[in-house]
Amino acid sequence: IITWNTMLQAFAQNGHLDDSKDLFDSMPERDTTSWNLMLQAFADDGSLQQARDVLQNMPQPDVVSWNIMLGAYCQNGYVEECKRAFDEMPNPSIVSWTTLLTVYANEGFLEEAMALFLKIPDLNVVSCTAMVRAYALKGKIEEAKWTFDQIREPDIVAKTTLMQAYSQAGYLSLALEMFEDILSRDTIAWNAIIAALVENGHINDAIRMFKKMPAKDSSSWATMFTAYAQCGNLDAASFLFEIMPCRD
RNA sequence: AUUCAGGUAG
Repeated sequence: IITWNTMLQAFAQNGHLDDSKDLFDSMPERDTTSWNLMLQAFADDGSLQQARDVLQNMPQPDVVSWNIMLGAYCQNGYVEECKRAFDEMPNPSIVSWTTLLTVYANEGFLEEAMALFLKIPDLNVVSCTAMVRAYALKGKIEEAKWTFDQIREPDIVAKTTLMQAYSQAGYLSLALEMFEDILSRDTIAWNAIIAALVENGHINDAIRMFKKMPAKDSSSWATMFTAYAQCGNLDAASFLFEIMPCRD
């Protein structure tokens, strides 16, 4: 059954919804994980009604099933539906709480996010980071920092989130300070600091960082393209294009 | 290492 589920996951991840359905129907047996994978496939496809049907009809929905449904509402910006499902589910986990917090943050419901945050039973680095972002999106830098400081061991995601918050609020030096504080920087952290430099008008520093970063992905290149485009340096942009290794 | 939540760019 694990083998079947692994295959189902592979189809689902590649976005082959029809193949996923066929495989699911032809499986000799299905456990809750199989159903959850199918649920996730519908969710990723944006077929929320189908996802709802699966959740309501599957034999043994568990907390993961509900979390997938919450995640689907979250990704589509359905705040009310997300809250309703959250209230309806039997035993919300920390993932459920964080998902609801995230949809509040993304849709600009800061008051609701704050109230929810206070009720979360077992705060962890993920839920706190989601709250940091909720504040950051509203420009509440001090509150974001205060929430960040509640994290016992801030990881790279938490640090990058705060770094981005500083940058967007115009505190470039604080953003750079955060970047220095990140020991093993991943590509997202590099991309974030480059975008921060660009946003704050330090194109040349951005270029230096871009050259220094070990592994560039499509976001790195895209950030530099728009940087050049925004300052009207189309020659540099086309030069970038030429030296860019053909990738995604 | 069979499924679910937080960070950059798009």
